[in-house]
Amino acid sequence: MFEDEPAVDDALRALAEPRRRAILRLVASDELAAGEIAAAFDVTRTAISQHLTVLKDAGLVSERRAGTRRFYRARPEGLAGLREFLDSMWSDALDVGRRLVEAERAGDLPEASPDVA
Amino acid sequence: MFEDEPAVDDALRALAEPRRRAILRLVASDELAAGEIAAAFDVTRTAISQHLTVLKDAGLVSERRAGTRRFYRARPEGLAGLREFLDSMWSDALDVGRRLVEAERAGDLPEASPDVA
DNA sequence: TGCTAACGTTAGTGTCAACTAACAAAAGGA
DNA sequence: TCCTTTTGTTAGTTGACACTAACGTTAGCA
Repeated sequence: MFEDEPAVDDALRALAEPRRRAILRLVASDELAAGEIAAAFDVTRTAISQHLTVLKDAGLVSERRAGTRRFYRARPEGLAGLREFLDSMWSDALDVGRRLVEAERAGDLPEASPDVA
Repeated sequence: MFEDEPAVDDALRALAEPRRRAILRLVASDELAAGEIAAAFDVTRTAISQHLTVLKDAGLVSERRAGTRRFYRARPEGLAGLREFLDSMWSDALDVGRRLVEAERAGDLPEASPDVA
């Protein structure tokens, strides 16, 4: 009834964690190995590895293996769905603003009571 | 070194919850009272009230009081910071993509295998 | 006043997720 | 083969948060 695509849900849950956003910013400008990413933080490599798994499962980063090393990089397509989600919300909210202006102009804004699905 | 504005953090944490996104969609197209919003879900009014508080604190909805009732509406400005965040991330990631294309053209990309789970 | 309706707030519970420590796996060099 | 490097995985703990039930608050009416 009110669910959205799993991709949006996964991406938002992944981005809700500040450390994962920091990781994403790190690999947005450069491709880095797991160890290099971990070195930028004060937590253990284990924690970073788990964060990278979450980001990968959410489609926000890609993984490239080279020997024992794994390089990670931000995946622009992963953010696309999120942008669409925000844009639709944005335009709906703007429509409401426009409607309110019209209603105000008509002097008819006592109490909105539209039926809820 | 890696923090972002509290507004972005609050907004993302608020949107990470599926029910709060549903509420936001509900008040994006119409202004609704707390009770009307609660009636659209199977949880108690208490839970909805707490969700509304989170959304309000995150700047994602506005509150209008009329008698004992409180009307809520999506706040487009609340999504603005989030859009900027996503856009900056997006452009950075695209820069990387462009850089990779250049590297490929220079014949210097031996084993690119960016598979996404 | 007394009563009711519409909400918010607090206390308490259960679940999920972020973290650490210890272990396992895979690749490469001596 | 042995050892090191790089990384992922599992078990277990702790803190955050979504939820319910009970109570408090404010507005309107007889």
